[in-house]
Amino acid sequence: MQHAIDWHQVLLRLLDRRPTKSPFCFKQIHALFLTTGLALHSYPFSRLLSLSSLPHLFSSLDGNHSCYSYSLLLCSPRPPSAFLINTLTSSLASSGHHHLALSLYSLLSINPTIRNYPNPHTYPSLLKACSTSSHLLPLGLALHARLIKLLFIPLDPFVVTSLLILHSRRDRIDACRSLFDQIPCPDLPAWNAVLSCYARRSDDSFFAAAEVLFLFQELQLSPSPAIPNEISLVALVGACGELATLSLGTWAHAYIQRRKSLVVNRFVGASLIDMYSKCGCLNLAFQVFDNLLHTEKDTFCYNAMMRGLATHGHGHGVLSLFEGMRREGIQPDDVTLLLVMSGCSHSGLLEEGRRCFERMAGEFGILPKLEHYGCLVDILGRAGRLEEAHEVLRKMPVKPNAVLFRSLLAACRVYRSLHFGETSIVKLMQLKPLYAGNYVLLSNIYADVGRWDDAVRVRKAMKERDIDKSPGLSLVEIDGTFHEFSTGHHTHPQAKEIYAMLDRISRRFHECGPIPLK
DNA sequence: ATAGGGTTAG
Repeated sequence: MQHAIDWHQVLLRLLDRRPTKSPFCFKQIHALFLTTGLALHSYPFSRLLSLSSLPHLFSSLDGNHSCYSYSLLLCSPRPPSAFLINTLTSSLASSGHHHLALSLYSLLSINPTIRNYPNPHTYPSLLKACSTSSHLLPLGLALHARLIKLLFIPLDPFVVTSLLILHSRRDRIDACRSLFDQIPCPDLPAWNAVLSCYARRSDDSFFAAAEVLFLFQELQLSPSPAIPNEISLVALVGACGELATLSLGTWAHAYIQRRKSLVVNRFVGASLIDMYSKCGCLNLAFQVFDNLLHTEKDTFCYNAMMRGLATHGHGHGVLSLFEGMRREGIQPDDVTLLLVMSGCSHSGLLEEGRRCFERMAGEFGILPKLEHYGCLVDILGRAGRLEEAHEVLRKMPVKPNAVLFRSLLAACRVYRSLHFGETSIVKLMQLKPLYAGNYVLLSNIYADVGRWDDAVRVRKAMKERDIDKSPGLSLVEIDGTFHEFSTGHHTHPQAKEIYAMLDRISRRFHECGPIPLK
């Protein structure tokens, strides 16, 4: 007996250290588990299982991995308990083996001899696996149906939260909300899930952003001990950016700074940079960027800052930040290169933009996507290289979309030459025959080059097809006051109500006075 | 006793 207890401790220690080295060590320890009988003990065995899917131990490319991971459980000396199955499921799911986790479930959930399986602990990791890859979403719905059938009701907060995430990936915001509303006393992860769900722009970003502000206030007023953390703040700051409300954005920033427990990590940093850029305060965005901890400045943060610079037309700023990024050894991604190119495009940096495109595949190992080709067409077109732009459109390996044709045509208009644009007109009208912008662009082009008959013809066609162009406004006046909220939202069917709500919320945010130091 | 949910643009 003394002997067995020694093994117990020795092996658990081993498990803490050795298996991180190689699959061979891990298998040796598994063998020892079997020979010493330790595999009969639930706790040590669960430690073995939860380590069994570590990516650096067994890569997903290793064809034997699934067999091995399964054999640990299914060939163990005893039939597996619900606890052990759940351990392996979460281990598989959290290391990206989504299909394996799900097939383990489908293999065992129909087996009536396993007591208490499946149970509520089974579902969160499975639902999470379904939420992360779009082709598994239908399976997630099937799991939801199964949960209802099994009547684990009321569903516990873990299950509800993971269901909420699942439905948010399907843009079913109403489903998310009704799930959230059924949690009697939501904890922080539940609050964060619903906040992020609204913050992740769906089809109705204006309303959703207003809802984030509303929910954040509910969270602050809620009797539950949920204290907002970085994740909550990412949602809040994102919503302020979406609405371009600087006053609320700075309120959120002040909240972060005064709460000692909150740190500006890369998530919060990127959201602040984005928010300040969208509010037109590039200097404040830069301040946040500069104050970010060295270790937190990743590709995403650089991209956020570069996006701010690019949209404000600072092409040279984008380029120098890109150089800084390379100096720091931060790997650019496809978005980075797109931002560099779009910065060049808006600042007329023809050569720099073209060079960036040419270096993409070779130097950075990133294949140009449709957007990169679009940017290249834009760069060439703005520089008056209509023939070259046309060549890119003709020869590109990806099928060009309407945006690319419009981009070339816009350049044709600026340079008053339709020579390389005629084929684009045909393509564009085939692709988007109902888009008002196309007709306006076309008739303007014809007018600019003096082809008045064609201009009239286009306008007539637009009228005949009953295509209407909604006017663009930038300042919104409601009941005699101008609102600072971002453009475009006033066309929202509930604009008036939402603005009124935002006003109320905004006032309440500021009425709470100085944010308590905690 | 040991198993489960929350954060990155256009």
